[in-house]
Amino acid sequence: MSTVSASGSGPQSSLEPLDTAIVRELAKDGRCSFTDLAERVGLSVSAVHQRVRRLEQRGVITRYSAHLDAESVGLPLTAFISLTPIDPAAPDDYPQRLKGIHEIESCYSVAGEESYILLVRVASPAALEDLLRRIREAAKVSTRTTVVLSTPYEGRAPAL
Amino acid sequence: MSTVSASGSGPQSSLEPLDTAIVRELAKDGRCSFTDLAERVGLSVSAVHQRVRRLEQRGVITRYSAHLDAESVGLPLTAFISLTPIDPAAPDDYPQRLKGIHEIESCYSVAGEESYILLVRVASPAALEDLLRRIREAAKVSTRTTVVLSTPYEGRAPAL
DNA sequence: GATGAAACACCCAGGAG
DNA sequence: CTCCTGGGTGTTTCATC
Repeated sequence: MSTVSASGSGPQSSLEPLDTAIVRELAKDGRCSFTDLAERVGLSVSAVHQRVRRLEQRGVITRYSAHLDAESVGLPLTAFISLTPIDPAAPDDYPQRLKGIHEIESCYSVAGEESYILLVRVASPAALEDLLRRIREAAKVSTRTTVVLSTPYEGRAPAL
Repeated sequence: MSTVSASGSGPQSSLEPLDTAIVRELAKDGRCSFTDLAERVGLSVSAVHQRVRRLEQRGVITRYSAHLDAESVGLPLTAFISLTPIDPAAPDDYPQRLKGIHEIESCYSVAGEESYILLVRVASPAALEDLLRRIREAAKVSTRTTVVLSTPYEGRAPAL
């Protein structure tokens, strides 16, 4: 069966069913033990362990993290900031220029009127104002800010 | 000093320095052992263990997850979908109506022209088309879609 | 918050299908 | 090549101080 696949060249768009199951469980519960994981996917502990390490090495699993309640950690204000370059001839190294600004949680290059969308978290409106100033200064962009009023859900695990 | 705080009523906006350190480490490495964690924050293993459990119970840590490479798991197309209600008199239960659509990773209620911003992941343009149809049908909204071309970074840990 | 001890999980071998 | 078996090592978790 299946002499195909498994030659490690380039990102394949599909995963083995067993790997899919593993990845789905770890996306839902990133801290579950290998013992639990083995039971859930119906494999031995070491087989699961082996597969998880392979998934990490292949870059399928990029990292693990705790999800924090933004309010509890003192960052109650979330916003999307859309970026439009001021000088259209400038080199497109905005992510690099903004990388050091730690309030930026995510940076997406997008198709549309604007070039980038940033997801940011700050402590207060004043902190947002200061952040916008630093972003404009660092990247020479104009910004459009959309304040998040509430977050019904966020970072849900994909279906797979 | 600080005889303040610690009475468990409502979300306090600030955390003890030790809890902040714990939470910062777990945000960066959600799967690190309690032993490692204890060393990094300069506490005994059981003290750390106790604090982590408290942080989980208080809802400061909401969950743990593995971050997946979207392409590797067969969801190479990411997009933002902005929602505008068609009937302004309809009850605002959009998150509820959309909750069952698993392609929606995050749902934000926002201030601005549109009411909600969704972050979605799908396998293909055809899947996106189908998803948009299902969103419009389920929530009675008009949609505006911004396709993500690339993701320089995503889900970075906050500075704290 | 620290210590110590028992239960448990991890993870390296090596071997079987 | 992938999966399972074993066992030493390290981790979790609970009682106690």
